[in-house]
Amino acid sequence: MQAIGAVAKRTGLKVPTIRFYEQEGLIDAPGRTDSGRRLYADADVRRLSFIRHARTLGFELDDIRSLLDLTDHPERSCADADRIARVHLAEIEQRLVQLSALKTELTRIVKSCAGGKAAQCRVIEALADHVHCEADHAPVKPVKRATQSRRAPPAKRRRS
Amino acid sequence: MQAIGAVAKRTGLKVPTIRFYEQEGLIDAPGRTDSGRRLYADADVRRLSFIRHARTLGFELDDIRSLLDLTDHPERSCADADRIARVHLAEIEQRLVQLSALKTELTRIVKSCAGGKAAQCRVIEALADHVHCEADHAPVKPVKRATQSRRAPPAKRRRS
DNA sequence: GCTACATGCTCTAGTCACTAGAGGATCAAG
DNA sequence: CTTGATCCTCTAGTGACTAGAGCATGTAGC
Repeated sequence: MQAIGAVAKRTGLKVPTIRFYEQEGLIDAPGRTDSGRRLYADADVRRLSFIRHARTLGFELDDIRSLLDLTDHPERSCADADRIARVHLAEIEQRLVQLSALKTELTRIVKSCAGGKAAQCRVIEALADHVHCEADHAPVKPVKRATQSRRAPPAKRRRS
Repeated sequence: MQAIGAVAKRTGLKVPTIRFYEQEGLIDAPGRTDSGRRLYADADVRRLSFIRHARTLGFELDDIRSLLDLTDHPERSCADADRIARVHLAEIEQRLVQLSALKTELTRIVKSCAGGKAAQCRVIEALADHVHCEADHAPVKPVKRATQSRRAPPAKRRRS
């Protein structure tokens, strides 16, 4: 039995995230100490690791819910799990194609900048005229973020 | 001068999105008819198209704000625009690498499913044991969604 | 002029998967 | 006994919209 902080360290999740998953019903409410602190068993840790790994792979919580449902009922067919994974893979592949197209256009745009004033800026011009690109970059699906991106803190709004 | 619906059609944006951009200060509040309907000039349409294109390329609204600021001040150096585009390009490239890794692992996982019961399901097993993958897929940055993904409507929550 | 129906308006709340912070209680070590 | 880490609950914020309520206005055909 371990406290939430220890579980966070073992799973790589953050403490509030674990509480959030409990609130979302992805894990059962764990037992508590007399003073009300959560106590987790190894099975809970495994379940949380499962969730974490699936999130790292970009699965949505709803998908993970279904996947967890299957692990709870091992006698069921795994067709659902397979379907979920295949759909997700297809989405990733589509997204890769779109991102490649984006990269191509953005590379072209960036290369064209020779410095100077904004009035002659090719970057801005290219952004303004969609005409220049051959409609090769379609609007793109939102992508489920994965766990723990510990990069730039949210930039404060700057106004002109 | 055109109504918001016509502008939506010309730019490919949705009507509420245009109002949202106005609220966010990305475009000036347009003139109104006597009855209070918005009326847009061609310059507004160009500005909205600029925003749309930049969003399609995955720029965040804050970046777009800076870019628009430059178009409003053509005498300034375009270094900012160049920097923003380069940073964004780097992010896209990083994301591509990560997505490729994800695709690799997910492909491996999906291929291993031979049907049958969940108890033996390789998909679920692979999801449970991060050990199987060589930590080749790092957690991934959230990705700015692009405009107008007209795919699956928000699935209603299903609980087991 | 009348009737539909489309289009417009404002305002509020919901989405997703967390994250941040307030304000307080409890725990372990020295 | 004090200090500092950890824990608790609760609320609100993030980004970029989207959905819906409830109402006003515009337009086309009769």
